[in-house]
Amino acid sequence: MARNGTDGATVGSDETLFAIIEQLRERDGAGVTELAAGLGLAKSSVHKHLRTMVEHGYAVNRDGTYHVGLEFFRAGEYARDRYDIYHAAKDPVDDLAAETGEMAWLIVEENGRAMYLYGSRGDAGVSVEAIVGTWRHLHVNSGGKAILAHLPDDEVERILDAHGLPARTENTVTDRGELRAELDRIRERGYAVNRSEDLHGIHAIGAPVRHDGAVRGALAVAGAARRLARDDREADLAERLLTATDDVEVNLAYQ
Amino acid sequence: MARNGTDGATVGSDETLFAIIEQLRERDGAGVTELAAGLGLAKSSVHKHLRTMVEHGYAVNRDGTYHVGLEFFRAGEYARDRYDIYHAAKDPVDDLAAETGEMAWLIVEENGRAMYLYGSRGDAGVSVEAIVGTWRHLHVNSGGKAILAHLPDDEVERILDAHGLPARTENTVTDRGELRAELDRIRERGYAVNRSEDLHGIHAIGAPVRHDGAVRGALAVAGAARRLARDDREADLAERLLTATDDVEVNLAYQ
DNA sequence: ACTCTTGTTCCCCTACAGCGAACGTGTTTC
DNA sequence: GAAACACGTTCGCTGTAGGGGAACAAGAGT
Repeated sequence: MARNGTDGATVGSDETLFAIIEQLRERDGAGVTELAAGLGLAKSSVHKHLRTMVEHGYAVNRDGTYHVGLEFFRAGEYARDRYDIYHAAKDPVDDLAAETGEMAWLIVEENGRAMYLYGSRGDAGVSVEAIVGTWRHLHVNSGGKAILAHLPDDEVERILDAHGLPARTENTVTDRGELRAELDRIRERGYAVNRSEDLHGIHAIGAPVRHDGAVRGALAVAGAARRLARDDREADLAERLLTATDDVEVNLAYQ
Repeated sequence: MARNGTDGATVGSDETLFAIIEQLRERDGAGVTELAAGLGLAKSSVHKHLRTMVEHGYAVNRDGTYHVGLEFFRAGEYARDRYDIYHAAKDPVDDLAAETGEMAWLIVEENGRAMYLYGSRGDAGVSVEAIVGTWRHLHVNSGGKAILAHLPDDEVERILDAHGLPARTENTVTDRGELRAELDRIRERGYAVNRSEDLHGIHAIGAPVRHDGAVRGALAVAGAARRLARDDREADLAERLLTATDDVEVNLAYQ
């Protein structure tokens, strides 16, 4: 039915569903014909999926175009709230952003990828909203590297096997040996550094949040390379960052 | 395959998928066996769905138990951000909560139901997070009634046909004629009132946000019945509420 | 060492997901 | 203003893959 060849054992209809969602997002809403053409499916098949989704709130038909529905928002809020580190880190991240005047982030790992769970920015601005809720490879940002550095070795290997080390900029670490060496340095130093490895002109430092001997996520401070590159600035930010992660760990300990 | 009898034309596998998500949420994470038993499906079927979901980030396997995945958070953030009223109303809602010291809400309608898109609370507190991202019937809260009052008559009828007028408390309006009369009053008065119709001891007032001649959502102020019941308080809150909706409408007009 | 319970894999079978065509409705075009 | 078009929706048919059951592996508890 679906075009999956040797996936192991997955449900093709589910994959079609996910593909429709993806298309709805990419096209910012679309009609049945457009979706069917884009996915190489029959109009009737797409229609049946959409009807099912609408019935459950996962899609809406607004003025003749289908859109991603707010049931996803409901499920998404639940998925985020499930992380107690989110509740423990919210205030510390806000404080960190206010103190430093830079952007501050909470990052967690799931299925070997990094997700920005929460963000705050000293001088307001909407740019935070564009990042929260997006995936990254763990190796391209400071928070992700901080997490990797404190994950069991075999899990790190599994993650690298599954997702590889694709480059985002010319500074991205793309070599396993190099990455492993850097993870050692991160463990010694206590925090990770990102020098334009994800986005040009953006530097960041990130530190892990640990609880019960396992990494639960990471906090990061990010800002313009020009400002963060100075050594004394890095030391100051690192100091404040580690204080913030301490706060989160305390919050986690006391629920 | 799925047990849907006379649904019209929906995809059974999709419904199974949604049912699994629902179960994962209700049980706060679960194993294959538990899910299969709860849904009356074979373990192998549930497993196949879960594998597909994990592959796409819609589920995670943490320590042997499956959970709702953060891909839902990604899609949910997108679904929320799609509403420009969200961006237009965020600050006004915060201001409204700060000014009044009560809880302030942004509510939108989708598929005939009300969704709390954003909330703010004067004196902090996490209670807001439990409400944001949840559905309500339109007739049980002030924001929903304000929306209903400004929807075309035929659409109101369709919504009532589809969702009915179930009671949440003994104060809920459950009669169509009564509701229609109240919608008239709301249009005259400019705002809607909720007197413990959704939750005992909680009163609220809500006003519509309109743009291009159509309702785009509603703001509401809610608080303890004891405080809000006084007539002078209602007048004061209504004044501030309507100022806030004006602000949102201005923000919408200027993008 | 034994049992019990779990997640996972394998394979068969038939229900249904996907298709194509037909239908209805609204919009554009000349 | 009617004809051509494009769209969403509905309707049966058909072959494939979704679901079931059993077997397997891997821990956990006794």
